[in-house]
Amino acid sequence: MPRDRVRERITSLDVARRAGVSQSAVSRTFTPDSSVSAKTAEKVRQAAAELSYRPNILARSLITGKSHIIGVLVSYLDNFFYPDALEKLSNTLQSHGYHVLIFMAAQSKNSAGEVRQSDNSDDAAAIDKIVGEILDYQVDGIILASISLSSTLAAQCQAAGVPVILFNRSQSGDYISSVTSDNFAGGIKVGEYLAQTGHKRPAYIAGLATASTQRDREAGFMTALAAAKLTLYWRGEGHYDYDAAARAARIMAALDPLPDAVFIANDHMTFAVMDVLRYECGLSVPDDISVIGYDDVLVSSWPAYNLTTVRQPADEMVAETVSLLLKQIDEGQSDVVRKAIDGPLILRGSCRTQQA
Amino acid sequence: MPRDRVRERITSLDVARRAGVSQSAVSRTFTPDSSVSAKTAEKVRQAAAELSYRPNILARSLITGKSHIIGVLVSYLDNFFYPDALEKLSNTLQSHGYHVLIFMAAQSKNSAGEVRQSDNSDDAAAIDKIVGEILDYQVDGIILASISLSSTLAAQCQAAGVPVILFNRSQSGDYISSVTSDNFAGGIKVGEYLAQTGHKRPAYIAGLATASTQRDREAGFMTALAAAKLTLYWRGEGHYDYDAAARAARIMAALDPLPDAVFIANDHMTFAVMDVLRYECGLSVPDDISVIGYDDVLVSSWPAYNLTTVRQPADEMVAETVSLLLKQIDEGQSDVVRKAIDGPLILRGSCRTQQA
DNA sequence: CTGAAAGCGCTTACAG
DNA sequence: CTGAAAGCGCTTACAG
Repeated sequence: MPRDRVRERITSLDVARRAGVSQSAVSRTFTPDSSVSAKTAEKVRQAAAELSYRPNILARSLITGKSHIIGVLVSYLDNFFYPDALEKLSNTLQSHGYHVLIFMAAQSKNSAGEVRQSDNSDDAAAIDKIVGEILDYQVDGIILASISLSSTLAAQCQAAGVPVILFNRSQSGDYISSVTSDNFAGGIKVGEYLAQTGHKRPAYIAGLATASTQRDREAGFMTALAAAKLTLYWRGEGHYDYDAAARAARIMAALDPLPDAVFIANDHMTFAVMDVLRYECGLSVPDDISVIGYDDVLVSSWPAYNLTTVRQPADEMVAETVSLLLKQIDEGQSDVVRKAIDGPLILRGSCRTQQA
Repeated sequence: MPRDRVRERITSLDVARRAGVSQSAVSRTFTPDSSVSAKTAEKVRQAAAELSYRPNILARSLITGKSHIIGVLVSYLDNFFYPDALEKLSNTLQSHGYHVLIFMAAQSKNSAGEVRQSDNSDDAAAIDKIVGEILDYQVDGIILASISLSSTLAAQCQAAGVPVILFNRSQSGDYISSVTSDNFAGGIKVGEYLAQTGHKRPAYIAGLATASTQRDREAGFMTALAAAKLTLYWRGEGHYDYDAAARAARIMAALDPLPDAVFIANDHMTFAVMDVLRYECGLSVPDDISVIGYDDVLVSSWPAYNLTTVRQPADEMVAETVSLLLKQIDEGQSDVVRKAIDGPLILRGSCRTQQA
């Protein structure tokens, strides 16, 4: 028996008594496509309004087996791509009658302020713990933004029959569907463009080593450089972190000669690199060095950065993620899908457009 | 009876049978502070692990009357203050055993791309609808970030016994608790500082007219100017929107003489203003005009903007919001609290620090 | 400490 | 169309 509660809940039985009908009739009134006469429904609605009654969704979920809750696990909210994606994900899901239970995967930094690898066993354990909590809420599906999942847990979700979609990260080993941009193709575009525009000493600043986005973007870039008979002049690591990218930029800026172009694995790091180049080193972008990023977040289009970058088509990625997830929810477990959506290279002012 | 479901749920009864104990014993094993012998608990845990059993939180909530879900309604995620606040809110709540069900209040723009006033009746209706949905999930509490609430709905939450906290917005008419920064004091600090540093022609670019943050910041600013015997040289409106602020900046830049300082109601608009001033008008900040913002979001500290701004202490605001909310949840309805937390003026490079 | 039983607020066959 | 009844997966007095 419940312990004393401060508030009295108004239940369908209260409404039924007031309307002079059965409790079933109340339930039917609030269940679409149920058979109730207009007259009964009207009486019920009237009584419900008088009592400010609202059906208890949790109780309903217990019976229907559907909570209409989607668990979304995100991190890296300081990378503007994610708040934007989250907003779109949430809006799209809402328009389909689902709601988002949000979980933050705090990215851990060590005492030096350095981001740790995300496949670190502590982090993996933390993520598994969080996904466990998500599962406890009887979510109908899970979206993992920029997070990997241990195969143990993936199997557990599978077993529980809860569809999981990886957003902006893919995993080759396990059988989980994913939606990303075509990072390899994006990397190619950058490499080709740099070659076309006559750059000779291309550099690269990498993101988190364990991220598929990082690996694919770099692989595409290197492939295009090779095709153009260019060799990578320098490589640094920024771990998708502003401060780490700034440190890499300082090392790069001390090179003599300077690279004539640098491709940075995402826009968030690119802002750090441009800030260091311009305001610490007094260099001009793109006159002294061309800069290209990846994501095309809102800030990249602002005049302060005016960044040439590969666009990740967030709208399409979100639409695809939601439609895939809802399909898996409706049809039960289906095939593993790995969707990579192509995004254009957006030409702005941070990259020289002609032979020097 | 439930219709056929794809997945078979494993229930406490399944575990009980496997462990050879009663269903109650299983429940007790997963309920902290319940009386189970170590031996029984061990048997149960063993069986539970073998079956990958996890208690159904929804069913538990139905009995305990507590869902441990907090509904959070946010908008303006393009203003970086909000993703940051959301992350902190979610993390803090998670650490207290609560989880966040998120709702996005899409801000509406008209065909000209102009933000509409948020007290517009359509928007108000939309927000009431969303809060209704939040209530349906039997949330234990609601946090409204940068959103107002109709008094009807406020009353309804009150009646349902669901505590509501306004985050970064306050409402004088209704009886809802709120946590904000001390926007009036912040406005004063800006006005005083501008006076101290010898500025003579201060301008102001306002945020959304209906927002309490806008009103309080402007009121504080005007109070300080008056005390310093300064009059406002020019006033524009940016509605807390990047594009609208850019339009205001263009008008301001055409003034002759130019204002020698401009206080802008938040950092998000300030980026637009600085971009227009520097890259469209070829003006220097702060040599031609001093600029001060409000919020101190992460980007403001980046060298590209290096913004002098009033810090909204997000950590303290979040901590206060959560502690207030949890207190109201635990103790039932309590007094209306309006907390305004003081934040410092952060001196950086966008405002001239000496007499011209 | 333990089990049998009542009950949380709903949905949904079932029979009329 | 409508009501009585069973049951979703749990928690919690109650009695031993």
